Amino acid sequence: MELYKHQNIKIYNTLTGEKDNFKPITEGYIGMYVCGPTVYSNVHLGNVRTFMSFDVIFRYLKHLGYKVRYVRNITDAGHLENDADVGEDKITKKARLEEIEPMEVVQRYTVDFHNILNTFNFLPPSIEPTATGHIIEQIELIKTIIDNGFAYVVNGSVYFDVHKYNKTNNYGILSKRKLEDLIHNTRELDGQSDKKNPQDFALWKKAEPTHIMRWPSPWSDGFPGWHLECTAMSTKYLGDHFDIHGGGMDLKFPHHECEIAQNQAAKGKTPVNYWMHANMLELNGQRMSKSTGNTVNPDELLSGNNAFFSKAYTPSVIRFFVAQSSYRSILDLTDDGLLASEKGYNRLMEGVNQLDNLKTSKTSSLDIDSWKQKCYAAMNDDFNTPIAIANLFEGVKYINQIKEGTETISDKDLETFKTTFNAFVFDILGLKNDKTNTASGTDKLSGAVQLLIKLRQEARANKDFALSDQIRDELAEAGIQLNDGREGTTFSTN
RNA sequence: GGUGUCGUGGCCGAGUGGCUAGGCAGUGGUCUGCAACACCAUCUACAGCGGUUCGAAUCCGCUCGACACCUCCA
Repeated sequence: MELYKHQNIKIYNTLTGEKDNFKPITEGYIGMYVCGPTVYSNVHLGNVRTFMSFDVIFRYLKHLGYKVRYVRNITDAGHLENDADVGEDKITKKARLEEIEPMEVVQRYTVDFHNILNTFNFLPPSIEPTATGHIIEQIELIKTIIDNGFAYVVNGSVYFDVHKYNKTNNYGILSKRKLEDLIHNTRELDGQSDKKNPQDFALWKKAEPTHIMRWPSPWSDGFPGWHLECTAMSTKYLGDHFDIHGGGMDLKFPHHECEIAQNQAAKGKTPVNYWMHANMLELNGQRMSKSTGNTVNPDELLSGNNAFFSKAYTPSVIRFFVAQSSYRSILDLTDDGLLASEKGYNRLMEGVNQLDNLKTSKTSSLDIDSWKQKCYAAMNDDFNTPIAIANLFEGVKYINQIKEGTETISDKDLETFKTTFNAFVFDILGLKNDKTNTASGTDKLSGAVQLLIKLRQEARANKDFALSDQIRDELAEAGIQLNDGREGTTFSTN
């Protein structure tokens, strides 16, 4: 199935500031890199939103039949805390605090990260490289940049010469910044004396004696700079020039700007055709921040054990909530928003559950083909999941109309309808059906509940409403919802 | 201070120079012993001011407001 041959995808490209027509470098193949998490603490919810956006993009491109190599790294070498904090990176700092080995911290939070993503039904990336596993590649890259004259060595550390680079290249091409502006607005920080200019950034840092994570290099025992790892890992697995690079909006500058500079300096070419940036997640209208307490962990959101939300929300409801806004918009996480999404999600799943029960007719009164086209058109327009979902709700309307007999559908169209509907809900949006309809189940629970339903029916027939309501209410308390319909009573859990 | 983004109905949240976003809530109905669930129908918009245009919420300018990045952060 090579659906992609019939689809014209447009991607909002930060580099051009426009929705560009998407054309892979090699037809049928896509290389995509997304900056992954730093595993020095529990994964941040905003992180989850960004990766969720790219998960849907990955899923859609795969659905279209592209062979996608999706690389998402794990930053385990640690980022520099800041320039004033020479030699101390986040991972070692945490490790010393807890008196454990740095790689133990890395391991713990990597496992946490994977657990959370599994809970949210993420597809694993094709390759998930770690920074510590690519020290050699990073050292080689630095050598090349030095040889090409764009980096200099001072006291065992190596810095990228931004000013020299900007003479023959455009530093700021992605973030639309001008070096002159940066010069006038860069704050003076302590401990920068090694740099020729404050705008220069570290490619290699010499480790202070207290710094546990260190590797030998031609310049010093030390560790790689934080922009370098992504250049090393992306180009290793995707080539010097690949299709899509994604990440959070806050990585646009300096991180991604520096990646472009490093690649130009080392390989003489721009690394990426399409730069994509997912926007921030806010909590109750304000940015999430640990220092102000305005923050909630993914597991706290899922368990309901937090101060911000009235109840626990399932992974699929949260996924649905995220997909209801554009990945390029700031998304505000609120209890009202999640409650609304939960109901909307339930309505969608109600539709899904009815899909298999639809009766067909000789002809269709509905135009299923054009509905299908609209679903794809939405995703082709810069992965517009809100519009795709709006179309799915139109599909739910169709389902109910067919069920009511006010519209008809042919065998062939129903097949198309079901295939498309399920593909978008499950394969592309990555939702799971939490609202299982066990009305026709044959398990033990179902048998017991069927008996209670039967007893309740008898009570109702005898107008013993006290008993019938007791059965209904106590089952509800046990998490079993009875649904009275024309064709008898069914039940659902959850 | 510099750079950039954005201001849509009760809430969330798409989109667009003229033609329905969608979800939630509300209202009216169908169903029901009552209810819940479900379903159907339906109301409320495009920050303010000025300009371009046959026509702007959509383009331009200004004002006000919000936010992000510039400093670790997805």
